[in-house]
Amino acid sequence: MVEMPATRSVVSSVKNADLVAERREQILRAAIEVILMRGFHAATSSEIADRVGIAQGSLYNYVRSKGDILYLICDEAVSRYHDAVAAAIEGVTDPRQRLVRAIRAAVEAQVRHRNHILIVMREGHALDPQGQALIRDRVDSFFDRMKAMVTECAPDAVSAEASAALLAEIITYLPTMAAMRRWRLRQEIGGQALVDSLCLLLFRMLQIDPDV
Amino acid sequence: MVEMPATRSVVSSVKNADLVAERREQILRAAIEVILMRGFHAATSSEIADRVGIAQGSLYNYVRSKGDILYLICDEAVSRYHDAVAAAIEGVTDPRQRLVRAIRAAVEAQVRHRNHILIVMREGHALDPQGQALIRDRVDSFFDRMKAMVTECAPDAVSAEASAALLAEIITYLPTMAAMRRWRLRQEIGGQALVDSLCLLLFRMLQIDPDV
Amino acid sequence: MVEMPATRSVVSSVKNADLVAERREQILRAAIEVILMRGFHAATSSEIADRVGIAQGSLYNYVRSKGDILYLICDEAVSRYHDAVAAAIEGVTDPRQRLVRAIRAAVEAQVRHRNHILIVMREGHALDPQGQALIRDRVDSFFDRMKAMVTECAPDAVSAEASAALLAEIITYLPTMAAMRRWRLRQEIGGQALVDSLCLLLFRMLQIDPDV
Amino acid sequence: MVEMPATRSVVSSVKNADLVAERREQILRAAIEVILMRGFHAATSSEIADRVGIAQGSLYNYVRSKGDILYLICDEAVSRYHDAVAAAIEGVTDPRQRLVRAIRAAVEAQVRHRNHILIVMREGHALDPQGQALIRDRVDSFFDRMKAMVTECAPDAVSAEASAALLAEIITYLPTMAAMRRWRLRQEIGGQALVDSLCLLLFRMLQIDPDV
DNA sequence: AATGAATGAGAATTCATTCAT
DNA sequence: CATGAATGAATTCTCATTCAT
Repeated sequence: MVEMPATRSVVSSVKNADLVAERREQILRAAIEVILMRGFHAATSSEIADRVGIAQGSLYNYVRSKGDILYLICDEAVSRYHDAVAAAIEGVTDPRQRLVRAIRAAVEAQVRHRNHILIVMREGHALDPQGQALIRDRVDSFFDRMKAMVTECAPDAVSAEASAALLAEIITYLPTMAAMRRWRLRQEIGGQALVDSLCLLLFRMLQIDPDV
Repeated sequence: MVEMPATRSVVSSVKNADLVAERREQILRAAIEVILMRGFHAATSSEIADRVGIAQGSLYNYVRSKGDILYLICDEAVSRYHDAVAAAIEGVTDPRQRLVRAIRAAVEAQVRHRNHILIVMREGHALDPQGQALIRDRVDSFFDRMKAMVTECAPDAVSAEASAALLAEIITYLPTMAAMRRWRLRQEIGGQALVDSLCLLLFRMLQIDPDV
Repeated sequence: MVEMPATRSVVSSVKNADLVAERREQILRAAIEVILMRGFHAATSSEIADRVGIAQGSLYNYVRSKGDILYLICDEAVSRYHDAVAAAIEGVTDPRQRLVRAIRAAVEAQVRHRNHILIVMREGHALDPQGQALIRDRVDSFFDRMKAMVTECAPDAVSAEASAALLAEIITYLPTMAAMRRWRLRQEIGGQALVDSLCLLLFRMLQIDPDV
Repeated sequence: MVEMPATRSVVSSVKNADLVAERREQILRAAIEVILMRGFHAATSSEIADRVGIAQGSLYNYVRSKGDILYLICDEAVSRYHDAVAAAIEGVTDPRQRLVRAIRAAVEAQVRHRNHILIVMREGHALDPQGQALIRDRVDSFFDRMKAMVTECAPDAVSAEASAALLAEIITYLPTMAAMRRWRLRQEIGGQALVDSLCLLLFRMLQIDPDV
């Protein structure tokens, strides 16, 4: 049984759940754009509201504070990432296949959700301490599972110099390149090609042949 | 002939050059600490001045704006990084040896200058557009040289899936892990061991044997 | 013939008079509790509505503004006070007996309606100018009658140092202590005992023997 | 040895102590006027700053929050009241004389510092909990001393109906009339006359002859 | 009649920057 | 050069009130 790290619920004064879901969706999309451009602190609530097409004060019907918006973005990032990997290894029992699929899914998720990832990495420290702890715990739990998978099936790659912990760290860190170096990479290499290359290189590092 | 990217000079109202150098040194050290703790926007000029032990207004005798401080930090980061690598390959003519040494120096520099790197990566977007362009150009120039070295001596690793550009990107990106994951890594693996492991894995990825 | 000070009618959009009366009753009870806890400005319309068990917007079907609620509370306070005293002296013709009964009734009313009195005293200044004038006029009219009663039957107490006006003022002011010092007094002395003591002391001050 | 209740120190970012004292003096005067007119919540920091003749933001160089201003006013009220009474009984050993002087001083202080008293009574509940407790404690300590003086020298007035506690309560409460009914009283009776009358009536209530 | 989402006018507070001393 | 008080623009968040459903 896997212990699931906690999540914080963000309350809203609006009662209609569907409306809350829809508006939050809009708010998150708008906020992501603005935060990417300006950073969290410089992103003003009124610019976000303008983009959504609602009054500035109306934001606060859906969220209690600007910090809640950042938390929701980080939460969504972690959830999407986690879900993608969980789906990829669902039902796969062979350890090697599990690792291969997990890595591929992790890379794909990070490339696809570049925007979310970038915000988590750049602005995560702007979360309140509780939010930071919640997100960190979920990331840690993901990392632990990756480490277990590495230990189980890439024994050749693991050594004093390259512990399973470090390998797992690299597997989860390297693909963030897609987010952090987005402008540079876009010129060099497209989405799917980037995924393939990163996977290839990670497998090389792990001394795994993905096709066997 | 290598075209050197431009640098912006930060003016100060104080004339005495030695004093300016000394005070800026103090200001940068203080600012780095504060920015690491709080992020650039939340770092206040008065907290920085307090740490230096001067009056808040006195900062502005050495720097024109808070943004200048960030620029100076980023500039220092890039310079140190660049200088370390330049020194490492100085006089080495064998292509393979040049690459091996460049990589090792790059990794070492990123591990040693974690703090600077973290600030460049997290807060770089808070630079004014001109500052951003200047820093980006210097990073690009470094990257181009790394790419040239890869092309020259790791032909086996280069292919459609792993272009020299991507490999160079990875060489320069992976070690930023030391900065971005500092708290996690500190528990797992220490400074020199981290350098060794990262080099080892990069060489594996490049299919280079560093010792030959 | 006594000139009765005017009262302001508070309009409501709801037509059904019984419903208006019932809801206003509920709204006033709820508002009194909230205003006592937080003060008028900090009392929010939504907290009041919550307590009543209706929607925030529904308040405005029964009242035109938050200020109306305060006015209604002050109005109720003055009415209850006035009615209690009027009932007590109804049909009593002996001047001394009228004064004794009026004082006792006034003290009792202020002790019983502590909550209303506290709100009038603390928050009365938050009424709009017209509301303030209306309430003040009604209090003045009550005061004038008390002054007349004092003049008529406590001539010994009246002198240059203690005019009838001042005595009437004290008679109406001293019992507000029950409201303003409620937390302190509650520990020292209970409801009826407080009434008795205050009356006793007021009679002493007026040099009246209530039992003759 | 009398245990003195604690006081909270309000910090300011300005270092020059004389300037802080001068500006705070101005700020308190301005704030008292505005709060008397509008109540604490409706009194805006910019109206206060305007009256002082400084920028709104400059207020915050002398005070950390609007609440601090209210605290300083209440603190000043209590201090002045306390000091006036302490000075009046300083060196007086005869119990009756002490009580007589204490009462006269208390009445005078409340009449003189009407404005402060009004604010304490009306807006005291807007203090933060800690501030409220501090002020309350100081008032309580004053009250306790008054009660002790009553017990010691007005045994005739003390009985089941009129405990020393209640008498002390009245002695401290009745003169607040000068603040709460200021507009009414101003028409009827002037400053010194009001003091004399209130004292006279309090002595009557205590069945003390002040001149013996 | 009831609802409750939307509004938008404030209000407090923060802080980079200036400049007189 | 150093200081630090003054500034004022900017920003988040609140809440009474409205009005379409």
